[in-house]
Amino acid sequence: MLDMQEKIKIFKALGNETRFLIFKNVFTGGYVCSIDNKNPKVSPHSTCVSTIAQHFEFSLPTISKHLQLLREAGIIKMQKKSNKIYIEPNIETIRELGGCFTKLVENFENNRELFFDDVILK
Amino acid sequence: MLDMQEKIKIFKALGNETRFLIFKNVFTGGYVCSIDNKNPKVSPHSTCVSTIAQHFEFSLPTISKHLQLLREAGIIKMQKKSNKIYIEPNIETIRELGGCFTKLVENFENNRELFFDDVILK
DNA sequence: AAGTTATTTAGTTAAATGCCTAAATATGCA
DNA sequence: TGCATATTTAGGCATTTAACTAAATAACTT
Repeated sequence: MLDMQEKIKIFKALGNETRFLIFKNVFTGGYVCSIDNKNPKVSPHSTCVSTIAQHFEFSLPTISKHLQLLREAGIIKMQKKSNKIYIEPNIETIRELGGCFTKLVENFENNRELFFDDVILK
Repeated sequence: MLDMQEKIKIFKALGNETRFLIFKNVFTGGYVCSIDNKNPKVSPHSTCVSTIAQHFEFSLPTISKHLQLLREAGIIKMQKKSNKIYIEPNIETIRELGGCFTKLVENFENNRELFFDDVILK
């Protein structure tokens, strides 16, 4: 279960255009790692730092820092293989966060019904 | 439909502890407006700026600024009645955002299945 | 071992954020 | 009209964020 500080960290991470775009592309398979071009059937959801950086005008260290932040927020996973780092979506976190929103909306509707029960009956 | 900039604005708004707490309390009925104490059956989801400010150690202008940001992000609604401003949750925005997460997770699972279809068949 | 590739760390800088106090505005009430 | 209440605006200041370049680290390749 995500606690408040974890949720805030996720929102902070996604509240920046560059990181939001990385998030979007990592989760929808928008990046293809040049290394994986030879063997494209690895995963549509796997890429490496420099491949992501190629999609931006920012320097590599800047993108690297953004990726660290996304990882610390639990949005992506990073796995070192030889001298490259593979980035993958962490679907669990997003599923959980989505569940929080769904639950919030459900509870809200229920509360509203309960609260205005007698008003409706009038 | 929320566009990218609108989503980023929402995440920016919720990526701050004070605003997150306001959001949480506004949506779960955590605030009771002192004015509404006499007539408590107004709504559990309605309050005013100074009531919210009482829950924090920050100054009124600071809370006012946070509320403006939450409103600009479409998270809350503010309605002036006489000389007070009533704050209410904007459930539509949260429902939409929740829907985006749900859809993202669904698409992700579908993609994964599609992509690894032949791998699974082996 | 030396060079190449991939990534991170360190240090600097400009802009944005989040807070404050004081003053302004807007409405209500006597 | 004049005082009280509710909220916002303005201006200032400290901290954080997001970018950069240069240098360091780590692992592969010849």
